[in-house]
Amino acid sequence: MLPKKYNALETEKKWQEYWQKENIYGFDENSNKKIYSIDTPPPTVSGKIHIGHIFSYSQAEVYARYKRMSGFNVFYPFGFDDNGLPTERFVEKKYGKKAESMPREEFNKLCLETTHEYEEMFKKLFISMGFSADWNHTYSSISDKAQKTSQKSFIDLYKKGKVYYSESLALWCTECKTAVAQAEIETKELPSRFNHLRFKVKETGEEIVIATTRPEFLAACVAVFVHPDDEKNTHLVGKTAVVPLFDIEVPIIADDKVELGKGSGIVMCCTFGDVTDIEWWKKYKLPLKKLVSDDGRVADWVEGYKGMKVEDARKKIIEDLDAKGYLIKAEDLVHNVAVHERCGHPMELIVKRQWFIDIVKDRQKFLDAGDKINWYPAFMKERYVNWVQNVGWDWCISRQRYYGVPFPVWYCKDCGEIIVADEDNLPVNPLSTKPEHACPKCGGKEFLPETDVMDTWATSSVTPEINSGWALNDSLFNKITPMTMRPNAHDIIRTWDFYTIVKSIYHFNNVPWENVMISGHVLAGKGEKISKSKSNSNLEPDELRDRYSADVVRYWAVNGRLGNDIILAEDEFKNGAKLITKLFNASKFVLMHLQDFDNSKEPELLPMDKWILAKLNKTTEEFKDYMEKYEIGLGINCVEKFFWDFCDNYIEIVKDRLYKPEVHGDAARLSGQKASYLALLSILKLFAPYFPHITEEIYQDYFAEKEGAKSIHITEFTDLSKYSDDTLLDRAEFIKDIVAQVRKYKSENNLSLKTEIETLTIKTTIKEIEFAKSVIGDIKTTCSARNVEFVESAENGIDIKLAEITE
RNA sequence: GGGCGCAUAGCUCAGUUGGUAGAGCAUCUGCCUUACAAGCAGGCGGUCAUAGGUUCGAGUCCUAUUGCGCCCACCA
Repeated sequence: MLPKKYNALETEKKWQEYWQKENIYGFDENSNKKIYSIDTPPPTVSGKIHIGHIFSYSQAEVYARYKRMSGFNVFYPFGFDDNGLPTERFVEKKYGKKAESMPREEFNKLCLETTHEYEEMFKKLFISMGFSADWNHTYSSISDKAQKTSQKSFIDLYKKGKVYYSESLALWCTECKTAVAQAEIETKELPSRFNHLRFKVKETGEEIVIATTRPEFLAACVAVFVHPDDEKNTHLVGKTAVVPLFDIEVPIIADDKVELGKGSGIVMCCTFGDVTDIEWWKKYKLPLKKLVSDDGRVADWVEGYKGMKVEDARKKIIEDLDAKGYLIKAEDLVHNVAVHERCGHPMELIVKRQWFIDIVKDRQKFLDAGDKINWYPAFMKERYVNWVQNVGWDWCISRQRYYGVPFPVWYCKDCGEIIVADEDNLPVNPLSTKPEHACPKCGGKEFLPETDVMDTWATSSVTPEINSGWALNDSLFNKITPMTMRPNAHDIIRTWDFYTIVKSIYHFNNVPWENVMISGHVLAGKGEKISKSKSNSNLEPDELRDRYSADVVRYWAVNGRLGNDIILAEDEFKNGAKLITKLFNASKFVLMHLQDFDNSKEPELLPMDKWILAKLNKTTEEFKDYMEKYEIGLGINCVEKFFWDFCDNYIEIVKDRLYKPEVHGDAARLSGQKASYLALLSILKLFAPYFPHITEEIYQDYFAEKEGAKSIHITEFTDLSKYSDDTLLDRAEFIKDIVAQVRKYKSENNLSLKTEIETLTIKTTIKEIEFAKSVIGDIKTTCSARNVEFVESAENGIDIKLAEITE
C-alpha cells in the first residue's frame, strides 16, 4: 500500500539503486528490436554542472525513455570531455599553478586525477536526476579508446589528404600560448583609441593622415591603401609612404576594400593587425614582418620596443609619436575585438606551422549534409547553414599545449619527413615511442616527436565513432551508426555539430546522425547568461533536486518550447510539484479500490467508463504525434491536461460506484475498476519518461505483480485503440458541463459540494437527453442529486431544487 | 551589415494542419467533499507589440514597422 504522503527523496534514491542493480537501461546488443542510438554530449570537465546542463540533458533523457517505451532498443551512452585546454585551465586554476611550471607528465597526471574525481561527481548528479543512460557505456575523451579513435581519425584524414601541416596564418592566443580555431573565438566590446598619425609621401613631401587602433604595428607596416574611387586620395596611388618613427618606405596601393569615409580614407596594412591585412598581404604579395611573438611580446628586430608586451608597446609608441609630433589626435572608442572564448584574451594573428583540416573547400558538402539531417526545431538548421557559409579558415587542430590527445606523428631529424604512426599501434604517444621503421625518404633513424596535442573538438567530433567502437573494429559500429539522434544546446552547433559532420563526411561520406535535437539555454534574467559569478547557490541542481525532487526538476526542464531559452524562475517548480502530489493522491485512490480487482475479467463497460478510455486513447495519439516531432514539452502538456480531467471529473463520477456496490451493483463497480485500472496504468506509462521515480513507485506498488514487468520503464505504452470513440467524447462533454454547472451553482451560493439536491432539472435538446439518461446514475451521485429530470429545450441549462435540510 | 528567434492575464510561460483565448504563481469568494487543505469549487484579470493584407473566420498565414535577445561579419 502506498503511504499517506509521498516521500520523494527517499523514493527516488531507492529506485535509482534498483535500476542500477537490475541493469534496467542496459543496451542489449543481441536484441532484435529496432535500435535508437543517441550521441550524448560529453559535458566538459572544467567546473561544475549547472542548471543549464540539467535543463538540456533532461530533454534528451526524456526522449530516450520515450523511445524505450515505444519498443526501441535504446543505445544511450554517457561521456565526459576531459581533455584539452578547458580541462587544463580548470586544473591550473584549481591548483594555482601553470602547466609550464611543472614537468609535462606531472601536469598530465594531475589533470587525469582531477577530472576523474569530478566525473564521479557529475555521474552521481546525473544518476540522482534519474538519468537512464547505460552507465556501462560511458566514455571519456582522454581514455585510450577515445585517443585511439581520434588518432585513427587523424590518420585516415591524413591519408585522404584532408589534413595538412603548414606554415600559415593561425589565430593565436598569447595568454594560452596556443593556436586556436575560428570556432573558439568570441567577440567582446573593448575600449580602444583611434590614433591619427602623420605619414609622409616620399615623392612629394605631402603629409597624409592615417588612423589606427594598433600603432604598435607601425614597424610591421608593409603598405598603405586608398580607395580607387576616393578622388581626394587617388593621386597618391603608386607613390611611396614613409612610416613615422621607423622611416620605412612602403607602397601606396588602391583597393576597394578600403572603406570610404572612414578615418582619413587612408589605411595602413601591417602583418598582421587584422583579417583585412591578411587579404591584402596575400593579394599584393607583400613582405611578411612578424611583429608579435608567441608570448605576446614585440619581436627582437623592432628597435626600441623589443620584448615589450604588445599593450605596453602600444602605450609607449603613442607617447613617442606624440613627443615627435606625429600624433595629430586620438579618439576614444569602443569596438568589438576577437577574443579567445576560454580566457577572454584578444587574439593575435601569427604565422606558424600548424596542423589543419581542410574544410573551406568542402563547404558545399557540409551544407548538403545539413540538408539530410532533420533539425528539431527546424529553424536551428539556419544557424548551422549560417556558420558553414561563413567559415573562412581551415580548422586548425594543433594546440601548443600539454594535456590532450597526441598527434601520432614524428618528423625525421635529417630530412623533416612526416612519419605517421601505424594504425595497428594506436594509441601512440610520440613523446615516449619511436616509429618502427627508418625514414622512408632518407633512411634516417632519428626522429623528433610532434609535441603539440589535438584540439579538444578534434576528439569530441568523433563521439559517434568512439561510442560505436569504430577504432576497435567493433561490430557495434554498423549497428548504431549513423546514430539516430544528437542532442545538444544551440551554442555548440557551430563547433560540435559542425565538426562531427565534417568528420563523418570525410570518413564515411555520410551524415553522423539522422536527427538533431537542440535545446535552449537557461538564463538568469532577460538576456543574462548564467555565469559562475552570478550563479546563486539556491538554484544549483542539487539544491533544487533536494527541495523539489528530481521528478519536479525534470518536469521544469522539459516544459517549454524546444530550442527556446528560458529564464530561471523558481515559481515554475511549483507547477511540477503540484502535479506530482496530485498523481500520487489520485493513484492512492484508484489503487485503494483495486485491491480486490481481477484484471483477467472483461466486463461490459458503462458509458462514462468507456468515455475515459476513449479520451485517454485520443490523448495517447496526440502525445505520440508531438513526441515524434521531438516536442516533449507539448507531449506532457496534453497528458497533463487529460490527467486533470481524469481527477476532476472521472474520479468524481466513478467514486460512488466504487465505494458502494451495495447501492449501484457489483457490475457497475467492476466496470469502474476495469476502466480505472487501465486508465491509471496508461497514465503512469505516459508520465513515466518525465517522472521516472514516482511512476515506478506506484507501478511497483500494484501493477508490477499484475503486469509482470521488472520496471515500468521497460514496458511499452498501453494500446487503447479499441476504445476509440469520437461520438462518445462529444456526448460526455455534455455530462461534464452539467456537473460544472451544478458545482458553480453550489459555489456561488456558498454551499458545500456535497449539499444534496432534491431535484436536478436538466434542460437540453432531445439528442443530449438520450445519452444523459443512460448515465443518470453517475449524474445523481456526482451532483448529490436525489432525482434527475429532463426537459426538452433549445438551450442548455439546469434548474436546481435543494433538498430540505433535516436535522 | 547578414541570419535567426521572441513580443499572449500583474509575473513566468503554453497555445503546430487558421474555427468561441489557456496553465501555474499572485489576487478575491466559498467549501472539512470516505484520494488530495501542500486540497477542492468558483470569481477577477487579455483591443494576443503596432499597422495593413489574405480568409466566411487570424494569437495562429503574408507584408511592413517598433522593441528585446541570440548567432555571424566588421574591428584601418
